[in-house]
Amino acid sequence: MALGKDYATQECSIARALEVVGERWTLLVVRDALYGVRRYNDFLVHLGIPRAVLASRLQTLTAEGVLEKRRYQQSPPRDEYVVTDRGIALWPTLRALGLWGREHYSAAPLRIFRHAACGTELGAYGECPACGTVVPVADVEMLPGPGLDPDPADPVSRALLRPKRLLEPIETESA
Amino acid sequence: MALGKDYATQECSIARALEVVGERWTLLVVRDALYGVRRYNDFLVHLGIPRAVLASRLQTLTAEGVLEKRRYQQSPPRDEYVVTDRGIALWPTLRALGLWGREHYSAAPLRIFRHAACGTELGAYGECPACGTVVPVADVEMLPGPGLDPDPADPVSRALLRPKRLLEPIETESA
DNA sequence: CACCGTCAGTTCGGTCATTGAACCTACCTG
DNA sequence: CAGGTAGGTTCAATGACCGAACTGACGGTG
Repeated sequence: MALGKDYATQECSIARALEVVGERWTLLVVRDALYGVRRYNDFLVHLGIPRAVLASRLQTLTAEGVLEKRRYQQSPPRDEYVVTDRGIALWPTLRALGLWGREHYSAAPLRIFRHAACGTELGAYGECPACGTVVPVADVEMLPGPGLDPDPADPVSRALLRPKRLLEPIETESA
Repeated sequence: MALGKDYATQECSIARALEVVGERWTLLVVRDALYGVRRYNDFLVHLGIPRAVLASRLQTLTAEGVLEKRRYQQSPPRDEYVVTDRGIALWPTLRALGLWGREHYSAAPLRIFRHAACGTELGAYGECPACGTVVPVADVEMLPGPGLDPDPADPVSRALLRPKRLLEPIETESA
């Protein structure tokens, strides 16, 4: 990972995981990918990340099998980056981290996650308290919470205001 | 967090959390703290982290309320760093991250976590499959898995070979 | 008392990742 | 063919990280 040295001395799955997703911006890229962001430019405007860093992170994540690079049009050549199963498997981590951030540092919830089938809000571990099962990521519905800015500047944030499923590609109003 | 800019443009609890624990080494310090490491020197030898970075991380984590600095002897003045509830609340995140790392990048499990009361191995969300409840961190027993080096160099790693509860202070053989 | 060792840091120069801005290429539109 | 867009690469400056050396407070030993 970043800065010359890896966590070589660490015999630990956590350290191993952090070598892949522990760099600055990386987990936010994965988060956006789960939210349905796929295009270079959408990541760029939504994250406010330097272009070179984004290019580097997308490359690393693709090499690690967390994202998959997919050509969606030939001319001009355009690629999109789609989360793989390995990336989807990071959902519990991101969920736990987000919950921790919300509980300890934020006032109102920013995004709400529900089980699409029954509308129940997800529990702490991504399970549905009503159905008693772990909800697959594709069946999670995301909607804006009370703390979210209702009129953000960039089109990606605006697209994310509409309730939508996780993984489902976002629709910007450019069309 | 690191490198001049925070994730200012991000309206997101995940980004907020990463500003606290997203820097290099930080999550590993918290992991060690949950494992029962408390002393500056023990963190140092176990993590192989530069001294200055460790000092900085401990200071930040203390300021953020994740660790608490506690004087455990007056003369010479010696402080230890103990996880607070806020730090303990990071356990699900670390658990999820470790599980992801193990499943995708590691062969044999390095550490095994069990419910101390009944001996059942923990489920993916830190719950006990047998008892059907979420296990409090203090009731989690940690023991070495088959993938772990049976004869590590530093005394902290050796102390962590013995089965022990999470949060319980480690005993090095210096005494 | 002089000497040595430990613990908990701070200081310091060198290295390397990150940043923001500028540049490049390929293609499409009017 | 001027202008725009998508998807990058290159660059100098910044600043975080690294390892090693230094400090300072104390305790134990002879």
